Amino acid sequence: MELYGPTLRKIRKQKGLSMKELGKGSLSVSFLSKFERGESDISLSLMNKLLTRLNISFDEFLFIYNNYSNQTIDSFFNGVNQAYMEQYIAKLEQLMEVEENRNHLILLELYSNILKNENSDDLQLNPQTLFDYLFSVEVWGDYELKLYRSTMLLMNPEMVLNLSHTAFKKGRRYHSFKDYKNVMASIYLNTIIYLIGPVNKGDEMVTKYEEDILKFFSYIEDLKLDEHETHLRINVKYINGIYMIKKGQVEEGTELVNNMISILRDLNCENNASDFERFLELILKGRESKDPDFCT
Amino acid sequence: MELYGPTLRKIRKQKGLSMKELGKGSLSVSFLSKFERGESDISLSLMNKLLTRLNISFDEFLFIYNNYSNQTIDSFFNGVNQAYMEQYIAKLEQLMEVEENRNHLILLELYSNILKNENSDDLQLNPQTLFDYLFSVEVWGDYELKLYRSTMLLMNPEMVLNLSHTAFKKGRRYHSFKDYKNVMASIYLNTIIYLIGPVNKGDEMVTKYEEDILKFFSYIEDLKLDEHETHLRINVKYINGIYMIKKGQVEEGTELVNNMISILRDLNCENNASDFERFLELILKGRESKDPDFCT
DNA sequence: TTAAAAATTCCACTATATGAGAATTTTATC
DNA sequence: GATAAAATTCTCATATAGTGGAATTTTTAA
Repeated sequence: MELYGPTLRKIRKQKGLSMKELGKGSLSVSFLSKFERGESDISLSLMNKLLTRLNISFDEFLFIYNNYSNQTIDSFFNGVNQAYMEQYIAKLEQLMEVEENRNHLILLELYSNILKNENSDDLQLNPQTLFDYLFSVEVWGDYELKLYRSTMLLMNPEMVLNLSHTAFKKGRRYHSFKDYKNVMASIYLNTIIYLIGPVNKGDEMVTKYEEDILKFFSYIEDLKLDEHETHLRINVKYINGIYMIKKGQVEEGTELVNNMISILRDLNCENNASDFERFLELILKGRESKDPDFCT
Repeated sequence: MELYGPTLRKIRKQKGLSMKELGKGSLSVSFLSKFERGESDISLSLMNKLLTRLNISFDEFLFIYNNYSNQTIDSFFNGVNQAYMEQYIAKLEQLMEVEENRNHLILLELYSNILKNENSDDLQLNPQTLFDYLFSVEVWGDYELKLYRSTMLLMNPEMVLNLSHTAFKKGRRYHSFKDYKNVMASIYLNTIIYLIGPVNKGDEMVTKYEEDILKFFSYIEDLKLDEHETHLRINVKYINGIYMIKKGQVEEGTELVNNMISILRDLNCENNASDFERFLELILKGRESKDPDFCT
């Protein structure tokens, strides 16, 4: 049993409430006392009432319980992705222990397999496993959306094409949930990048997938980004510019892209700006020395 | 007792898990069955284990439980503020009933009092009540920060000055919590606007509060905004430009401000852009016809 | 310092959350 | 459509969540 009571007591005191006031209408003072002293667990319903009265969400409560640090899905993904980027196997294995009570450690296992074994074709656990899992889940929640977003790069274009459409269909119910627009927009943008094809290749893929690409742009349109979501707007316009270049509208595309880069510079986002710049250069170089059959 | 079980069952099935798999290591299948059928409540500890295994947060669970709609602090504030802006008393009173189990309806009461009674000086419930509450709470959480953000405009400059410093001090523990940077940045920016003084007034307030204004700019600095937080960056630079104008550096300030406005236009944020533009005009006009003693 | 008031804890009791294993229903396979 | 296997529900026993009220401690105010 976890001892949530003492944390609740702390919060109650910070807000200057007595047990009587807090419990009014939902539970007895005597029980509240017992619970706050860590001598009893509490039912979900009662806890919900208490937190509502305190104007605190469950997530905020757990944030405090964990000494003002987050133990969310996001921090899980951040940890895993960082360890993977840094090729830090020990860290992945450590995470695997810490997070063992999660049901679904596919991602961790997959990453550590990839890091241990360069030849990833004969892994029992390969991107196909992920694909199968994601495909089997009926409604994608926060977890599935973020799981997919952080593993898109491991999959081949056909899988990505398929799963991104699936994300659209199976994730829709979450449209009013917190990170939805952010996650969705980055999924769609990554998909478009994928379908545009490698920088050093010609425009076969753009042609082949043109319809899909336009569809994903329209999905982004449907998100109805708010005016304050400027970061996403910048990214959308940037990718749009890249797409125009690939399609042959080199001048207009380059202008759009450069406009976005200069906006980032104006806002002192130097890292983002130079990433964008570097990618633009690759795209432009790729067009000059067309080498249609070379593909990484 | 709330019936959370059936929702849990729905989620479990969507993810394709059996009760045995879900309960493994934390609770018995027989109890899980009873709970999922809505025939029992469940303890907080057990529910936490279940949700962890399902890779779902409490807030996400409640989102689903409420038919995929949010009942968060944010949506509460949105509703209240909207009703107030639209001067819609009936809506406020309706909200008061719906949300009656929250402990703290100060905001609602205050708003409906203001709307009912133009002469707000002799209200029993006035901004001072809010000030006292906020001042008495030891650690400001999500609720206090957002409560303050949405009521700053009702208070006088001295209260704002005091509470914004308080927000800095008492809100710090939340620095890694979700909306923290956003809320804090808008509090600091609003404070600066406040201290700069009314548009049609001279620069007495800028001079009087110069030290504080610089302090709040440094608080924003301390937030270490990420590169992707472009919206905040735009706002910070904009306010900085306004401040420069008020201080007498009219040319540089105007240039900075116009730069931000044109960025917003480039990103099709027409509403934001014209708001910014309108405010800039007022500021510039205020400088021309200096009328030092007139104050709204 | 002391008495009154408020807040909290303790204790005896009741309601219900939870587990073990048998009985039943559903699913899968041929 | 018969049979085995898997998943779920049911029955009953027990641990513990939760209550009312008396006893104790803490706070407040003179």
